[in-house]
Amino acid sequence: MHEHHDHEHDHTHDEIKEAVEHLKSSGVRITPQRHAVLEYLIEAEIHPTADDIYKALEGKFPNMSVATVYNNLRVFKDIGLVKELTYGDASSRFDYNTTKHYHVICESCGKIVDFHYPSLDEVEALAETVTGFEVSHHRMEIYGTCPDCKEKH
Amino acid sequence: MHEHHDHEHDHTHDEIKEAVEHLKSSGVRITPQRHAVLEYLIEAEIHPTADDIYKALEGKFPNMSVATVYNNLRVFKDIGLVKELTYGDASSRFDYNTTKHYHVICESCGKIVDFHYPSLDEVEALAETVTGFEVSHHRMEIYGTCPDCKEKH
DNA sequence: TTATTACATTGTAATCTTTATAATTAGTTT
DNA sequence: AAACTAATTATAAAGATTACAATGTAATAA
Repeated sequence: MHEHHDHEHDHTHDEIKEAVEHLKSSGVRITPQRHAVLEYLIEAEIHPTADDIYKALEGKFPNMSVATVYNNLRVFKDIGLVKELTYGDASSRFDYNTTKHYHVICESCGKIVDFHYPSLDEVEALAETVTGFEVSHHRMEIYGTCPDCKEKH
Repeated sequence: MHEHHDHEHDHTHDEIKEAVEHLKSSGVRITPQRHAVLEYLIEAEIHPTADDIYKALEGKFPNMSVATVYNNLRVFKDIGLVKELTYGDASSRFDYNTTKHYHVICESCGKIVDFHYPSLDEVEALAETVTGFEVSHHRMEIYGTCPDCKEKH
């Protein structure tokens, strides 16, 4: 268990370094707050909302403003480091962009699970020819009930 | 042109009748406002926001409240007559549920174009086995630049 | 090193969308 | 028509996000 945890930690450590390089090469200044938001996004198991991030970091940065969280999330989004996931009424969730993956979302408890699937190039290609659009990307999510909620039924 | 227009009109007229039947059989009362919202949804070429609908109908119903629009959209959604499409910061858009289709969205002007494609059952099935979720549905959208915006580039 | 400049952060107010609530009105049923 | 139920209205409230002005901090040039 201990080894596993260390391994995990090393993994995210590398990802953070990589992300910081990405910021640097994009000419984005690396501030303590910015670094903390990024670190939280990478280490978090959940797909946090802006408020989740704000709450998680207010211990370390008692004076940090929500605006800072939003500003930095926008910066990260602009350079393609994170993705914003939007769902109707509730707040947006932010997802650190590692490998390509889709999401399966529990309609009962809101849990979001990653799910790998070869990208839907075919659909994009067809859309391009049929609509005349120049396609840049797509969004796909699957909704259902997670195992935990199924049990509680 | 005239004939074509008439034909279109007949078509939506049938759809409205059908939708009204659906409401009746669901035990939903048909009020003038409700009917107007439904009619607008079916006839509108665009995928309107709640505010679009409100603005479009305030001539006919000077005293109608935004709440009425939202209330009725919720009713329509609950009985499966319309779908809500949510995009990040902006307001939700509402789509009258005819046949199954996906959307292609212009990132430059926001235009939404319908696009038919066989439903992605395969992806749902894989997700089910891999995640243990009981899948109910999915959401898929394609983003890009529409022909008009490409020209203006 | 210091001055200058550019960018980030903070705190707060404002905006925007959506929902909640209570009072009124309209439709249904008996 | 009376009683009951549901829908509408008007308004207030909530919640998420952004705008803005002031302040702070890092990078660059002198």
